[in-house]
Amino acid sequence: MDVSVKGEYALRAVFELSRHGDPEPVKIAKIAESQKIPQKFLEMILAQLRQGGYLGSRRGADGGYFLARPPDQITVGDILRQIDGPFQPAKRPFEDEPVDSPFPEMWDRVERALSCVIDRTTFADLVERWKQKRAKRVLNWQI
Amino acid sequence: MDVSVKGEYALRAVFELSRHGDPEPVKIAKIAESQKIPQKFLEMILAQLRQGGYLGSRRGADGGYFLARPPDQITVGDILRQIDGPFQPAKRPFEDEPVDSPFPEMWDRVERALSCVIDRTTFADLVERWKQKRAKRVLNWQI
DNA sequence: GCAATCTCTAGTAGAATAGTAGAGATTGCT
DNA sequence: AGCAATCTCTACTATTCTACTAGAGATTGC
Repeated sequence: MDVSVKGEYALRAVFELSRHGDPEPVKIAKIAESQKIPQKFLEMILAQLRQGGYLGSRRGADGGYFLARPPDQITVGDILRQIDGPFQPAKRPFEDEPVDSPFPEMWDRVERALSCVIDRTTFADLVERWKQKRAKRVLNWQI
Repeated sequence: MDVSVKGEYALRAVFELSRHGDPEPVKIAKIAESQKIPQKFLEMILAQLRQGGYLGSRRGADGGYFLARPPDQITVGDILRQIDGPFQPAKRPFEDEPVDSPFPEMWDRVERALSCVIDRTTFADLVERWKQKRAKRVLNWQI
């Protein structure tokens, strides 16, 4: 019941691009450095996110990756599903599961509860919260 | 973001014992058969649940496993954590994570959402729902 | 042309998963 | 006491997954 490192890297990469704001491509090397992600591994992840239509890219000098849609239209769930595949807490229905089993219904509730968080949290939300936290910290620091 | 087969087997085994009701020990072989779980694998799982204090056992002829507490005092979360370990969606805090990162807070929300389901669903609840479903089916079948 | 970048295919060490095998310890029954 | 039925404990294993790494190729900007 945990997220792969790959999934976390993907979230942090998309967060980095969302935070960046303007449509200038950001180089893989820069994302890798600022989010502490092994570069070659990140390359695969970003390619996968591009396949999913979440990112765009440009090659050559001044190339890099950028968001393919505004950050308020990309959710955490989108990214996690693209990277780690759909998460059904339990394969539904379990092979040979008796018809009266109470489990499928429970897994549905789990999935809905999860969805309430990850499919409603956009990267615009995350950037917003990051800005708030930072503002607060700077304020405290100045006092 | 999914549950291991082992975790599912554990849930089904505890459900089987809860459904059984009376305090008579149930044999591993019987649980394995009625829930379609490889017996030797189930042995390890049941031993682990006993370690956690959820089950008791008796050896010898007429031996078997039984619940160590009433089914309304064992939750799905208890069992999953005992078998698969604590599920932190992401290791918290991520190594070298910047202080302003918005992710730890989000993972907390995920964990709470999950907890609302799995830590509030007891095996008494599951048995109850199973009985209701069965009653309904039998009713339809008689009409 | 050439340097900087993304892109694509392969490979890989180590851990986890989902088991299996078999001998040993208890208990109930006769 | 002896025996059969059961749980218990240790060890082993095949397969898959995870988290990478390596290196050659394709684009682009200058």
